[in-house]
Amino acid sequence: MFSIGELSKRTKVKVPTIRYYEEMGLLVEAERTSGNQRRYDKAGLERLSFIRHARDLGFSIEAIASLIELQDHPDRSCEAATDIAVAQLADVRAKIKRLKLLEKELARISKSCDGQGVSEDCYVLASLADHELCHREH
Amino acid sequence: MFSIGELSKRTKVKVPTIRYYEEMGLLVEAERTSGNQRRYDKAGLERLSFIRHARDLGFSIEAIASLIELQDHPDRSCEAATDIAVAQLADVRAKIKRLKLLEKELARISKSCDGQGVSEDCYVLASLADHELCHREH
DNA sequence: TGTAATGTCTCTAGTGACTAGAGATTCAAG
DNA sequence: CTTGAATCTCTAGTCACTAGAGACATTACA
Repeated sequence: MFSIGELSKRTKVKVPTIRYYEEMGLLVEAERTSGNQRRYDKAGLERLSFIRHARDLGFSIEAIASLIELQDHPDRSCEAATDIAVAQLADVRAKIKRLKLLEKELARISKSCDGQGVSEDCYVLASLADHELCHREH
Repeated sequence: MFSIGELSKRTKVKVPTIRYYEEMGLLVEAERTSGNQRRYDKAGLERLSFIRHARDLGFSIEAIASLIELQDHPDRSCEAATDIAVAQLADVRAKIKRLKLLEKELARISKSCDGQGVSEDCYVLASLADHELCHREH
């Protein structure tokens, strides 16, 4: 049995965030000492590691709640869990696509002032002001 | 001179968002009719277009405020504006990098349940529970 | 000119996923 | 037994909006 601070150290999840997860129902309410402090065991540690890993992968709290729900009721869990992961993957791919377009435009905008040829009016500002200067949609 | 709704239509920025930008100081306070409604002209339209374009490119409100500040004081603006754009570009590239790692892992996790070989325990959940199963850091 | 529909006003509160801080209590070490 | 660190609950703040209530203004049409 260890304290919330210890759990925080082991999982690298900040203390207030752990309490927040408990409030959101991702973690079951922890046992308490006589002095009302939370105490955790291996099960608590594992669940929090699961949550942290999923958060690192960009799953929303809601999606994680669904995954935990599935863990607790393992019938059919594999298909449903895969659905959630696939949706997450699609989301990530969409974000990558969009960011790549932005990268292209930002690279173009940034580069134009890069060399010695400092022009009178700022190309960065002009580019932002006038969408027509973009080479692509976004 | 046109109304906030008209401005919204032309810039595709929602009406409450326009008011929010005004409150945040990105837009100067609009002129008002005798009945207290906001009226805009070409200058207002251009500034809002600028803001929208920058937001689309992921610039924060704060960064946009800096850019606008530079617009209003054009001495040295080009260098400073370029700095902001370059920082934004670095940010976008970092995000892309991270998302690509996530994509790789999510793809691996998602695929494992894909075919006919449905295993007893769910690989998605196991992967999330056990970071050791990851092939890379993230 | 009257009236109805639509637009606009301000204000407050909610979103997601935390983070920060106040003030009180509890724990662990010396 | 005392000190200092950790923990407790609670409220409020972050970012960039979005939603809704209730009141007032404008516009279109008869």
